[in-house]
Amino acid sequence: MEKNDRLFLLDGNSLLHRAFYALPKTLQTSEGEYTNAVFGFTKMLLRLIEEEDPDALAVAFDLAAPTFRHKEYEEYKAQRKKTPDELSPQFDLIKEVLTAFKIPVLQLEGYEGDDIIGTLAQAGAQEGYQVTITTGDRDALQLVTEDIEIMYTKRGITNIVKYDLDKVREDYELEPKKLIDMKGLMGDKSDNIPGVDGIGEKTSTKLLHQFDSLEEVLDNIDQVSGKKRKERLREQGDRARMSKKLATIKLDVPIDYDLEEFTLVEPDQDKLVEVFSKLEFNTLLKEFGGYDTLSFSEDFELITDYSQLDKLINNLKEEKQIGFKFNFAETKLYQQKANGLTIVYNDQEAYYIDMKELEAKEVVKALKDYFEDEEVKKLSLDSKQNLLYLKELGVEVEGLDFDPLLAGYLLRPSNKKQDLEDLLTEYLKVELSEVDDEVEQETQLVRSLFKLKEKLIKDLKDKGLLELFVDVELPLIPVLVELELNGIAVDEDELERLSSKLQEKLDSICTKVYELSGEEFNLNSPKQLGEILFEKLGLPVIKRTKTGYSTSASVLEELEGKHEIIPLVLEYRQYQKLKSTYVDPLADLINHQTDRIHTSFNQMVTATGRLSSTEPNLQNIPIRTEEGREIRKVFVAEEGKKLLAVDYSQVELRVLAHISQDENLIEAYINNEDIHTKTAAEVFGVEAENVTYEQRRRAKAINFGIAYGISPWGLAKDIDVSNKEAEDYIDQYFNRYPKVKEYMDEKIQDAKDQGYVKTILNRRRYLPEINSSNYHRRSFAERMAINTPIQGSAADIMKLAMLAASTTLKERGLESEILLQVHDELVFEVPTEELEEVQQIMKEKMESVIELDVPLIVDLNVGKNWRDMEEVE
DNA sequence: CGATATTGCAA
DNA sequence: TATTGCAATATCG
Repeated sequence: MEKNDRLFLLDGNSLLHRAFYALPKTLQTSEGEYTNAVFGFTKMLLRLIEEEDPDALAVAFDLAAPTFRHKEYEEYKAQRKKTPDELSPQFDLIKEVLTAFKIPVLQLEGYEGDDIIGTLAQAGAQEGYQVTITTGDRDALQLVTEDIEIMYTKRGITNIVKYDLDKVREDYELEPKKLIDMKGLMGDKSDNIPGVDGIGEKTSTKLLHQFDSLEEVLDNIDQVSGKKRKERLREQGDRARMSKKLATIKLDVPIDYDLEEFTLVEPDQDKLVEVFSKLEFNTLLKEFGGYDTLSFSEDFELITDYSQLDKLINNLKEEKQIGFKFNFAETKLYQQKANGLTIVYNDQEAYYIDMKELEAKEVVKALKDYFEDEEVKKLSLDSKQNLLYLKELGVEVEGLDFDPLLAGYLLRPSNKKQDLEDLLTEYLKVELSEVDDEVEQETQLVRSLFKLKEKLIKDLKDKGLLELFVDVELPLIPVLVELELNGIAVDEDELERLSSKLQEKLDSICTKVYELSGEEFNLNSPKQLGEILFEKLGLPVIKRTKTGYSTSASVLEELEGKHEIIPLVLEYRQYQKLKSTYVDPLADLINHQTDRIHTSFNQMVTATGRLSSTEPNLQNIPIRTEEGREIRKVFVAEEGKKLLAVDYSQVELRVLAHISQDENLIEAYINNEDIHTKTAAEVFGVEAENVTYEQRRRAKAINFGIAYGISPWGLAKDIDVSNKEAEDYIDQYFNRYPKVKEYMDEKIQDAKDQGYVKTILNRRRYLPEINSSNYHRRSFAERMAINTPIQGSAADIMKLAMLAASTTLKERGLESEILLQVHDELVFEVPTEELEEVQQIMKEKMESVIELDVPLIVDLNVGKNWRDMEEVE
């Protein structure tokens, strides 16, 4: 050891607790094992090593066994809550991490970590180390000397304060040693150390200025001021002595360690990788070189002329499996451009076709037959984008066989983003080498597809997801490509008319609002509006948000009648929403190559298996209010065609009837009853023919709520009744539909037992928070467990419908096209002469994509635009 | 400029 | 303190 080497001693228990409370419990492995404390501790340890550069380091832990303090005083730490269940197992985990770092773990039966640290700190200081103790426990401050300092984690794990001798003197106005006497006098609530009644921080500090120690105080009680205080010190002197003893950190623990062994050394690489993989600390794994680099050949053949291309195509003839990927320069539809095309065959043989040199049209034409050959299995990355490009150039890919991102989505649908890097690290424990050359990078990506296919297909198979992947999700990609390229025609003039009409209304409302409020302000700012309403106009505050007053529609509605400004604000909000979210952005998204709007359907976003739609989102175009509904007028069918909307009637409730097997619900659907009226009759105990409008409305809300994992509170808010009434309705509902209740309990149990719930097509959703000790998180997971099989199965059914619809239109050689999917509805554009046939065929096909124990029914609506639709049949 | 909060639209 | 999404706007660091 060199002189002044730095020795760090960490209080494992204290720091792990700190990390546990500082980091969200969402940090878990995919199995649901909690890792937040371990992660936080590890990060802190690494930062400590990085920033403080210790020469030696060790971590001390408490053991579960009682210490001498418990023997001394039964009540010691008796009020302490038991370590949370989510934390306990993390003690063993952090010890594994430390072992991998080759950092000594110190623990000794009968002693606390503090005592071990105290003993070793003193020993270290004597041997000439500069000692730093890291802990979240202020007790350690008594150990501070010239050579021993404390790093105290004030809050969380990042806020650290260093206490050296000066700092302690400054903060406590006492020598560190005297902090023990202080504890003896004032006690310590957190450790259940009693001290002397009526003496707190102020008095004990004062006394210890007057006397050198607790003992001196007790020996000279006469000189203490205050009658009551003297009395208590006399009565409770022994208690004080005991308290001091409890608070004293031991400096003579019989622990046998050679400080030389604490010297920081290189970690055990293999063990570190092993433990980080187990804990799924992917960022740390990367940092510690835990991943092998995927070593592919750097070789590839660059194709820059047509003779080389011909040669490649000739070689490909024999190949039944290829990986391909375009290198895109522009992905706007009907203007797509690619810089190149990578093709890999025979597992690793790579070609890059330079499409800056070669004409894209020519390249694609030359490869058309190959891409359209169903016998040739294609692997691609971001297949939808690649297929969009090819289809734009007239090539309809057949034989699409694998996309790692899509497979990854089915394996972990709740992941925030689906990307290749995660898949490589998570499933293959490798990463791609960093390559400067763009082209080489592309070839590496495509090469990796083969490795991923092998592993991911196996995982899909193990989890019963392969059929969903092969029969539904993968074939859906070309269907989504159709929808996106089709787009929907837009009446641009109508859009402009709407925009100026809305602007006029906004201007006039705005003027009136300013008049009423006596000043101009930004009506779009909830903050400014809140100040006007609740401060200037003095309206009652209904609800607050994190940052101020809530001005949401529900709040404003309650204020209606209190001030004439309110209805104006509500009206302003409505028009502002329509204009800024729908009308104006839609105009910008018209593709002038096609004069249509082409949304993008994302297949890998939702946790339940639904699609989502962006740029623009065509799945949330207004319909409920007349003003909002106007927007739908701009979505039109071309000349000579009609829009046909086919929607599944109450598909989610039918799914619920099927999976819950509730006889009452099934029977209602089999008998084609009005389900909301039926529910009203059941819940309110009246005959179906006597159900009032209001009762039916409420029953409808109950039926919706059920599918979401209803709470009395939520229902009460929705239909404006008391919590008690809402609770009664729900009870009565479960009474009449008992299997629905059973279904809910079962799904929650499934999630607890298996960690996930499933849909009709076996789609999974993992719900690790189902076991959370946090009520909110747990309840949320429970509602997901209830809702996901319902919403997800409905999504499954719709995906089957899309496949069936697409296939049927092709088989029949019809010109009709699918334009949109809105969760339970498909919108088609149909030449008038095909209308009859398409209506009839879609009804038949969509109602029979799957056989449930209740009938599936679709309703058909036809119109010239998406607003003025009329029901047919 | 990016992240976050609030608000509100759909199924 | 009801499920799943996307997006506009304001505001803050």
